Amino acid sequence: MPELPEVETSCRGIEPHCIKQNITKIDVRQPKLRWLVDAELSPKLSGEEISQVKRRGKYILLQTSQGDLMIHLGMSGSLRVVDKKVEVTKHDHIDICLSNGKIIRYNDPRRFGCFVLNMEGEQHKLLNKLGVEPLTDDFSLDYFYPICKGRKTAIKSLIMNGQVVVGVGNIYAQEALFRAKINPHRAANSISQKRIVDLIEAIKLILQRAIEAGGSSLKDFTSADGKPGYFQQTLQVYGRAGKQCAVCKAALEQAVIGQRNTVYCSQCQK
DNA sequence: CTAAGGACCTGTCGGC
DNA sequence: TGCCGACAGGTCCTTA
Repeated sequence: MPELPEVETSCRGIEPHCIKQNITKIDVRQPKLRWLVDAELSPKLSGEEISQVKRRGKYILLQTSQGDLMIHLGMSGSLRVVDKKVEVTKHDHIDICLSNGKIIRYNDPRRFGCFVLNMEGEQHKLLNKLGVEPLTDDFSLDYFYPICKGRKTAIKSLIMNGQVVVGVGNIYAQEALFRAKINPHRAANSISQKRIVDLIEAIKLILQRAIEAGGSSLKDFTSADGKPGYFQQTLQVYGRAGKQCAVCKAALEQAVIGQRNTVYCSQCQK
């Protein structure tokens, strides 16, 4: 579910409900996430005002004067804004209760996500090694090309490496490589400068578009009016192994790269 | 330093 | 209908 566009959409969705609100308490029903949730989370943050909702990579940051609550959605996490009376359902692990009566409710079946507190003035280890944001000018040829030159790993693995550039997950990595016509297996150090320019542009475009579409890249997503979401409409290669390439009609191929399934067109992507 | 593989956990789907 | 294995949107950590 959550790639960067979905995380960005989650941030925008919760912000109007929690900005300038005080946290009244945090109910942790299941602390066993990727990292054990601090047993003192609720006492530490109760009474604090949420001054800002920020995003860094795929981390959602709720800023308070004590520090930032860092939320990661992992593979299967999601946040909803609900009223107090709404009943808790399976895998609703954490409630952030707010002074306006709303609850930010975290659901995560696989529990690969996390709730971590980054105390004011500190730089949490989960944040301090993160690469550049793909949608800023920091993700540039000057930054990225030298990194490519120094790595022989598959280009797909490199763009999915969060220490290089954050937020490019398995779906959008495949889509961006297709758009840039680069074979995902290709060694990063074997790609020309000009083609790296194309790749950077493709990553920015694909992510930006997905955000504009509301980050609705869920397999089963259907908008309220019944139209298929971004997922069905726009994805060119992800999940389409064996089907026709939208450009050349050849059958799309499938491979495992860095233990992740990968679909691409061997005719279009060199 | 880089690169590759394992680990964490549950739900769903396809095959028999 | 039921069971079993394979697989799924992420990424940190260990090992080589």
